[in-house]
Amino acid sequence: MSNTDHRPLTLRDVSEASGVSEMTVSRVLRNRGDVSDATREKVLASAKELGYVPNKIAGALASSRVNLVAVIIPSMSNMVFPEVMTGISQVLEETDLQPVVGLTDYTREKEEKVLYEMLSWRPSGVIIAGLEHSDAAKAMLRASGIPVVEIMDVDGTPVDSVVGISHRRAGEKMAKAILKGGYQRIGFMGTTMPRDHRARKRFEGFTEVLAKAGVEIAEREFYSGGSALVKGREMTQALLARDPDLDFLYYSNDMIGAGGLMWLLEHGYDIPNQIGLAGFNGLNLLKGLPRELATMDACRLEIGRRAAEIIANRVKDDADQSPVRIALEPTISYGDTLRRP
Amino acid sequence: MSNTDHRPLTLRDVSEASGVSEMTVSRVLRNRGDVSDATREKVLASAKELGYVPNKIAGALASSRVNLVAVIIPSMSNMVFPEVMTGISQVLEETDLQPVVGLTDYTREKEEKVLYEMLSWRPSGVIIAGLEHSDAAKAMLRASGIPVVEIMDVDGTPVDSVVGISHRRAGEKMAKAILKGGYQRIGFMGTTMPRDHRARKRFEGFTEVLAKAGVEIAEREFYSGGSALVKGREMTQALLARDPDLDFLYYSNDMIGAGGLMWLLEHGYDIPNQIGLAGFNGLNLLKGLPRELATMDACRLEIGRRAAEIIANRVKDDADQSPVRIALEPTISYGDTLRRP
DNA sequence: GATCTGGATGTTATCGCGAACATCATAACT
DNA sequence: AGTTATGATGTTCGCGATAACATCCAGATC
Repeated sequence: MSNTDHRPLTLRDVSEASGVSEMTVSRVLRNRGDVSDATREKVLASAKELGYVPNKIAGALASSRVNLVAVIIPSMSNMVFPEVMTGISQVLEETDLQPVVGLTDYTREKEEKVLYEMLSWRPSGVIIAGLEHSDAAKAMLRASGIPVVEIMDVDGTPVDSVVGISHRRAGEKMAKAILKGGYQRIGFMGTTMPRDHRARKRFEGFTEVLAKAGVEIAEREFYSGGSALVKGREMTQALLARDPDLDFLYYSNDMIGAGGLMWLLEHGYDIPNQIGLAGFNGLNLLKGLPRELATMDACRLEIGRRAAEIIANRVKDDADQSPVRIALEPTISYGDTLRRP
Repeated sequence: MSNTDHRPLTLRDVSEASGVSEMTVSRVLRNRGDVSDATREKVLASAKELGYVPNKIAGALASSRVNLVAVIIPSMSNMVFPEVMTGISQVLEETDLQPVVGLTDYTREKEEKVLYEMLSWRPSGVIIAGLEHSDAAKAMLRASGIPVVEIMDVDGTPVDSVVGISHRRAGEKMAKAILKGGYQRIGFMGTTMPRDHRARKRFEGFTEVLAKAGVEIAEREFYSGGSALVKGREMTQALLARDPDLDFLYYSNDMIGAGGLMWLLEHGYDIPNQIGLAGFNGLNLLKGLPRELATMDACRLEIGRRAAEIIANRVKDDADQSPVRIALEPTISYGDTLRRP
């Protein structure tokens, strides 16, 4: 039953235990080729008894097939990527592919390192967040010769395929909705964005639409680190202290938006009339707040699913290898904090 | 610069490009053995120019060394495991080990499948959540011959090493604090717990202490799925409708606790005097609510760190391989919702 | 009965790399 | 000068599996 001496088990052990060749054992364990029922059962019994687990390293080397898909994302602790992962998993679960996650912590250096590390395992495909990568990273992606899908953002030039939303457009759309709601004096709060390209693009789209309507951002505030809920409170208070006449607050994510919302409610603001709010991301987590925050869905689940589908399709033998570009449409949700036109 | 024909690059390509043997290239790329500075630079230049990425599959097979640590956890989307992962990453980052995550979705079948899949890559160690596994899974873990650390929970018999808190004790501790606070009529809300062994253990410890003090849980309510914040509201309302005289509500996690807290505040309850609340987990995410929820820290970061340290130590050549058992002490945090004694 | 067919099995070569050992020069001793 | 260290490199073999081909045998076909 158990492997008492400490030599690792190999196909040979199973083959000896069941009295057939290694090749036949291999065929049984992979369900490939013709094997009689009798031998199959004999082999499976031996394998189970020994507790044999095939060595994919050797298998992958011999077959040059690896059922791994590298997924490279900034972080798992900010609500947005777990949902993307869910989408990816949902789709890959129906194939024999398996996602393997690498985290970049929002830095290019780490992205490069992680990518190198993952490519050295020769995965069948890469799903990677964002369109901004170091030249070296782009070169690696191209040289790898495997399908690459860049996700989240479509505003830029992909290496290969891309699935996402236009964050620029998301910002524009929210700006239009706010203007239509009749708001005029707008404050913005978000992360300091040296590396958050998507937040920057939203901000650019946002300000541009306002500018066209002759409106300028009246006040702004940035943060990094700490509890987003607390930061949302603090920044909201600071902003309103500086300019009590603000009638709208646009937050670059839902968590700080929620913090702001709570602060405003505690201080008796009339929402959405005296002041309106909106965030970004459509965090399901926050359903259940006293008021529902206006937000914009970033199509996270769908992005994950589509990206995985592209990889899954391309891995097939006779597949069309041409790049795909999918731009999903972010949808606005007015909630209780944004006056409808 | 780029690999135009479609043959994958190997050490041989780099060796030919730089005019040295494959072995020397290998040594350069791994920083092992003596290589003259001149050759080193020559090799690195060629490798970079070709865009060569070493094949770890072949490397691992040849050296029977794999720098991967399998981390098997139920889910990434419930706040508790991301922080454990952070702890693991922090520690492994200082070694050459790399975590690879597999998700079980709280089912034994999937756990078994994921474990099999991961072991087939011959990782250097396994970190796996919980002490409850199928017999087959336990057998695999034992037969693997690699260090195994079971995490989160210490109430049970580990396969090898274990790092966690006693959830039973966590429940007991909270019960004592509640009793000392003078609460008498206690309601409980949590997940339906067919598979949530840790929540069950907390509940058992909790009720036992109450029982000794002659107190019984007055009302209880269970949920599964959906937005935890909303569920917390709904269950709280339901519970208080059934028994308006409850003076304490114990929630099996902070999210439903936060939902309950908001509902109570909106309905004008006097907290913590008319009614007290407590959750479980010490979610940093929730800092910034109108009141700070009483909770108990599950030492998630520390658990991750300790588990990773055990693996990292054991991987060393001459390491002590004896099992380790670390029981961390959960600490109570009274917040604003639990009367102090 | 001879030939053919195809299912069931075995044999050999190879995947790309690293461990272990071998080789060769140069420097450092006695 | 002769021996010994040490650094820098190369050679051989094997890791554990799979691809591709080879073999064998029972039944079908003529």
